[in-house]
Amino acid sequence: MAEMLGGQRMTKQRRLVFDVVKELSPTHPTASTVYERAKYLMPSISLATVYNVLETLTEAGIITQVNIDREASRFCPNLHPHAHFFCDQCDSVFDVDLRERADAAEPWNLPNGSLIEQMNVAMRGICPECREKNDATG
Amino acid sequence: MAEMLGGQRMTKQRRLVFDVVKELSPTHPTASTVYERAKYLMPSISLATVYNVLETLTEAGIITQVNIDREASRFCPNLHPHAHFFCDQCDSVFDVDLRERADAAEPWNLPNGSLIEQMNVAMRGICPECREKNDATG
DNA sequence: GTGAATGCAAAACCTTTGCAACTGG
DNA sequence: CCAGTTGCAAAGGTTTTGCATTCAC
Repeated sequence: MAEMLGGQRMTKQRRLVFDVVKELSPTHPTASTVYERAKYLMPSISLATVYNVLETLTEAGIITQVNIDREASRFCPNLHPHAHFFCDQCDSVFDVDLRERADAAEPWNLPNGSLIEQMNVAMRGICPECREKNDATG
Repeated sequence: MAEMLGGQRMTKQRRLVFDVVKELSPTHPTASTVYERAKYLMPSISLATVYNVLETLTEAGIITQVNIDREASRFCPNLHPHAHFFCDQCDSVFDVDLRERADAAEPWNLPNGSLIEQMNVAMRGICPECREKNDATG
């Protein structure tokens, strides 16, 4: 990971925050969730440092910051092009992969000459697990 | 518009905020931009009311709340399915329409059985105008 | 050793809330 | 009339910032 930081210092805190994001990646943790877990492992770490490190890692392209509506940002170490699906019922977040050879911009009628540098796709709805649960109960 | 509010009261403030959002729609105004303009037209209006009304209108489906990263929400009266393009250079926001008969979810490999209720697509990059400017100067 | 990174607390920012006063139907 | 809406001010949650201290290189 050191080399991925592009010359910046490798501190205990940076390694720790990165490890925690990886460990918690299935839940797409927020900064404060990362902080809780990091603090358990390193009681002296501060919330500001967690924010700083998350920003550093995001800028280095090692993790991705995921925003949905105005909720707290979540962080994920999945670097493949992917979208996020938020289940309104169980509040969990899933990665949604781009299909093979698909172009995320294809359905959109972009003005000629625009240069897309980043694309952010988030969906809200009900996940398969919750729908099954609903069918069983309802 | 009264009927679109579904039985709720039509107040001066609601009409005003809606008119301002429509007036400023090319710029995709934030709540505080709407507030500034609304306050100019009705000095007694409060920021909380602007927020309340924007929420009411959003819930009524008359306007859409647009979120990009952690920036302040923007509001737009365009009800067609569309995405947003944010130019990193001139900071403006453009609507991007869905192509005829296109499906925004098509490029994405959604797990079987998910039910999408809402989809949010935002792009960042350089708009055609800025690219032209850059080519001329650079 | 020295500049970069940390920890702390305070501030910034956008947004929501509680409540008394007002008003639209 | 009176429930729904407003205006105000205060609080909320997330994120950023300033600065003295510590640490990686």
